[in-house]
Amino acid sequence: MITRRWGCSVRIALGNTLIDTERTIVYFNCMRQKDENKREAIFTATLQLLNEIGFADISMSKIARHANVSSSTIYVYFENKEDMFRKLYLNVKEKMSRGMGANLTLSMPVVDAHEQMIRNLVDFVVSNKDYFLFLEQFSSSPMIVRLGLGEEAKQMFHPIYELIERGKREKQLKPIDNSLLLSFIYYPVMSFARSHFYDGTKANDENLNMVIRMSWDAIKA
Amino acid sequence: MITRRWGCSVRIALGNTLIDTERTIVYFNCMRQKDENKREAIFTATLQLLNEIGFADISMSKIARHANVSSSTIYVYFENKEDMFRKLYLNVKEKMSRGMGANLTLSMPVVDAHEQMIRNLVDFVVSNKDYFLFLEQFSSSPMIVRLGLGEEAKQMFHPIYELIERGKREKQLKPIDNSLLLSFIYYPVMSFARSHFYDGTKANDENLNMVIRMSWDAIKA
Amino acid sequence: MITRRWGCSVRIALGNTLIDTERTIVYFNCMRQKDENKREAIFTATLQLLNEIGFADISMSKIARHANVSSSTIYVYFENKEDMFRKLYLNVKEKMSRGMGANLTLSMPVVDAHEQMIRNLVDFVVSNKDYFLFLEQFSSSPMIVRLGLGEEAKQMFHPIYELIERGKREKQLKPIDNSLLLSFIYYPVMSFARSHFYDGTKANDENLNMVIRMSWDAIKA
Amino acid sequence: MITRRWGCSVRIALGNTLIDTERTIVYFNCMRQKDENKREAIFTATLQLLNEIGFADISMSKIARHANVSSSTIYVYFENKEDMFRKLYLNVKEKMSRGMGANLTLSMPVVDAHEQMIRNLVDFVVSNKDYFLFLEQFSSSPMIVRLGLGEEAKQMFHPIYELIERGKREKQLKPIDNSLLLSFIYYPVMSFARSHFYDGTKANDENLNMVIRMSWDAIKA
DNA sequence: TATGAATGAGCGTTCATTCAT
DNA sequence: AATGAATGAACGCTCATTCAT
Repeated sequence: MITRRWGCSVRIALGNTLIDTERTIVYFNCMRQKDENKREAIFTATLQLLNEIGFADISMSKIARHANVSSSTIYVYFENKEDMFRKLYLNVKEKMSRGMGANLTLSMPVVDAHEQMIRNLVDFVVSNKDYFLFLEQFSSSPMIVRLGLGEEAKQMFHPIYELIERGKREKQLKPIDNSLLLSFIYYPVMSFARSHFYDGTKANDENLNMVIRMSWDAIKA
Repeated sequence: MITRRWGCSVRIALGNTLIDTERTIVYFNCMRQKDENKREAIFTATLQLLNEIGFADISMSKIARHANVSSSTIYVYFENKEDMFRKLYLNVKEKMSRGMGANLTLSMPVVDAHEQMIRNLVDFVVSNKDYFLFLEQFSSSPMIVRLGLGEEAKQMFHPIYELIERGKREKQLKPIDNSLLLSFIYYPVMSFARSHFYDGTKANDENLNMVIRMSWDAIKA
Repeated sequence: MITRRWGCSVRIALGNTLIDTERTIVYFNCMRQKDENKREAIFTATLQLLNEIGFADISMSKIARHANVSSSTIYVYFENKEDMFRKLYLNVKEKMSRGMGANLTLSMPVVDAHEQMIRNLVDFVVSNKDYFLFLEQFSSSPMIVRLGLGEEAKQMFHPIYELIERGKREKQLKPIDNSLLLSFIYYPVMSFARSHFYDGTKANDENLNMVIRMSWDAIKA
Repeated sequence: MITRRWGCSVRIALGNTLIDTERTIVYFNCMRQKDENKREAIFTATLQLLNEIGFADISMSKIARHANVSSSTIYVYFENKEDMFRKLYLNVKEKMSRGMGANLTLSMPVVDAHEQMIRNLVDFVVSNKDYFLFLEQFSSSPMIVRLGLGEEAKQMFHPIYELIERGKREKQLKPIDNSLLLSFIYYPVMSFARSHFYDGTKANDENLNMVIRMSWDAIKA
């Protein structure tokens, strides 16, 4: 952090002590630093607007207005619109991935780990509506491919894949393609979350237990 | 009969005689009807572009160029951009709905009807990639709500709901919310289709049979 | 021009005569046409602004305002800013080239043709200040190379080169590189024009005769 | 002595002791002077960019990037963009003026002084392409007038004017307007330099001697 | 002295839409 | 019915410049 080097005479206030120097070499760093709050504000504004008006109608100036910054300020933090979307996606994906893998250990029986994972997913999605809606929209847009994020997208499911692989090794799960198993773990939960937000089917305990059971019935060996 | 008035330059064939005029006032009544091919061309161009570049980058002029018509021609067939998207969605939704309900009769055992429906879905989606990608993109965008198509969207699943209701009446399916059952019928199939198009997991017989079985295991009573 | 073909019933007013047709084939052309005045207005505005504020400060919106059109209208007539500058340059260059070659015949003695050419140049430049200033500015900017107009630029001097070649063949001019001769025909005249516009040295008869004589003294064999 | 007050993080070397502080208030008096190298780097970068991309596309940030300084650093050395261009012009003009007047004495015969001057001009221009291109571009732009440099521009020709005046007094040169004589001394040489850089006509001895002779033929009494 | 952060104004261009024919 | 011309508004982005350190 301390990067610049000057020969100066300085007087430094260290608490109550004053130190005077004459022609001493001083290294110091006193540039204005990027404000992490601002980056976050831009992300938040983008998420909210995307979920309100969608990719078709969002714009850099609307985001800036929503985030209470000048639209040129966005370009201090991101190279361009695509770069911002990419970084936002990586950010959200990381959180989602971490969220779905919480409290999972290799020592758990697979059936319990499966239950915990679905609970994690529902927990995360229900308490992060914005992330959920954004991921749904972004994942189904051609942008994800154009930005070269196809591989990144798969990486998000790393915790699920780990579980699946173990389940297959332990003969608890059907010995079939990962993607087929994923189709009956992840996607039904996302559908469940949609129902929670838009239809009457709330994500209550009863329904959640049912989803967990149905998913297990589908994938178990 | 003769109702419109224009200043045009015209050449008229009266029997064998040709009359040329320059900037003459012409009153005429044109019998030409809207060209259904053109409406279709606009739809097709829109679908292709949406799946190529997405909602964020599509525009009326790009659609027009792609459909080989003038951009003002689009306004002969549609009121505005939103109207076009709405009509396109209704069009595709209708086809999808019809596709998934094909060859289904009330006399079939529920388990067979369920199998037929999933086969229908996969058939339709695999042979109509553009419709599938459009529906995924459109369904997860806030536009669907803003255009007042929330109810329309649910209507698409009418054939599935009918099957589900019968299944529950006949005690073949779990007596739970429709949306939960839908989560394990429709969404896994869409996920399966995604894998077919983008990952290695092809929609071959073996995989398809597996999806049918998994779905049934999940929903059966 | 008459391009579209319709089967209509029309009534045409030819002077006082009215012709009625029923289901007759009619070819007609009634699109709005590009307005040549507008293209000219854009050129004129660009020239004036370039000479007032220069390449560094000109902008499409300023040009549009000056030409009394919407800035998007410019894009009906030109592909982009560079295209506009290129077409403007070609337009002006053509006029300049025609101007300097006026009233020149192969039967004139070289010395007379040389005199006529310098008179042409001065005439053209003095009565087309905007063209002159634009050409000076454009010719010395790197844009001319970037737009691939390097060869075009040389073509402008075609009438001079023709004269020079003949002069060398007839042993009236020094048997040296064309560009050296050009340096003592074209450039001094441009310098003379600059003086006329900005310094006291007016382009009167006396001074003009002097320039003609000096140029001839420099180039004659 | 100690005059400025900043909140910085610093590391101070007091003999062998190192003191690190975090966000400490520091009063100091920096002795560093403006770095002449930096001013020069900015000038050089500006010249290069102007000749590469021109006035239309240059910008402070591009200059800064090219000169390897922060764009705010430019404002330490110059008031604003115009000020920078003005100072750059004065700088280059001064060098050009000095270059063309080198090795000229009042005791030389006018004809020799004329020859020397043209050799000076060609020497300077050929070995300072950037200066030459910049002067051509700047001189033909309206900026030179807006920045109030019209008089300065004429001053550049001081060595030529001195020679011309003497030549007229000694009856060696035509008794005509200075600007007319200038038109056959300075401008042909600039045209010659252009040919040297862009066309085939190299500034070799033969051609140079020819230019000197032609110029003299034009201006001699 | 030097610079990264910050910004309102403006850039070149495209937008969705209407007009005139 | 069909379309090229036309446009005000908005786009994504860069500008020249100032601020804070």
